Amino acid sequence: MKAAAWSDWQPYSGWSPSPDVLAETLDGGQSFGWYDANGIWTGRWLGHVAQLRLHGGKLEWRAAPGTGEADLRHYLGEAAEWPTLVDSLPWRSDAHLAASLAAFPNLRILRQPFGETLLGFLCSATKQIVQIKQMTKLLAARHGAPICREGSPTPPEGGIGDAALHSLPTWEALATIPEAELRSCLLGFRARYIAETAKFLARHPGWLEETEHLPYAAAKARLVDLPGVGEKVADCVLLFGAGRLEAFPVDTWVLKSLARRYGLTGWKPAQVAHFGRTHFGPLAGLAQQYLFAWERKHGGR
DNA sequence: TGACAGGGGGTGT
DNA sequence: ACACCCCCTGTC
Repeated sequence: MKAAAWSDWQPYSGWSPSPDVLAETLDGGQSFGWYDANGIWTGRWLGHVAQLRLHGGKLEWRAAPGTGEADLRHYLGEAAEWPTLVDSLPWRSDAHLAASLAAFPNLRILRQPFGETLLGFLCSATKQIVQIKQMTKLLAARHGAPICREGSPTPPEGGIGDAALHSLPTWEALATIPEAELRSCLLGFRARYIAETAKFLARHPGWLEETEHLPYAAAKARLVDLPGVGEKVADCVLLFGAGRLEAFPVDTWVLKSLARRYGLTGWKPAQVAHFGRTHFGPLAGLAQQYLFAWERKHGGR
């Protein structure tokens, strides 16, 4: 049988991130499925695998058989008109926001698969990106389905090994895995959350898809009923996995950012969330991503 | 090269 | 406020 081939490198029109912004978008905490090898980023979602690189300053892509440009564009948040959205943020009256927008031009919010986003952020409690990537990589390698479409999905170069060869396990599959086996994927106390969430989802077919399409408030209310899902995780899932730009996740970075740059020292997460929604408006989640990127880059300074 | 703290992008009680 | 788990990182 003749093996289907990867597509050739092709220009990706409509997005011109710098290397920093590309890295911040793919590997800055929105997603845990992208790996950089010598400037070639390989990512997987559902049964898809694609690569991105900056070549002569231009973004290029190629993909495994079974992954088309439309799949990639959807994943990268193609639908929205980013410049217009970003311009509508209150940067004219907010110097720190203006500086953050200028520091990360063309930063994007991804549009990841809803269920996979939930899984990733159930792993995220008190963990850093590198650790979350380890967990999800192990889950994929041990419990995911091979991504093989009548040919080798192995990228010609810059591969990521098993992480690219296996998709994340579906929630259906996760429901059949004993908690102890999940624990052995470095999940720690998060294993129980994932096991119980998986069982709940197995008892409620269609729950995830319905939740994804509910209005923001109703969707969030449903998500926080899942074990291991609080306000922060729910907002991350809705922002990065459902395109809800009004979701405003408050994690420790955003807490620090708003304390330092907006004088909200000592405020609790719920108070900061209220401030964020009021101050940044209906696209607060988009603003959050810029503040988050700024804070990650500048740390305590 | 290896051991040893310290702390971690949160949730639940 | 503190436990939950245990891996990563920096440091010696």
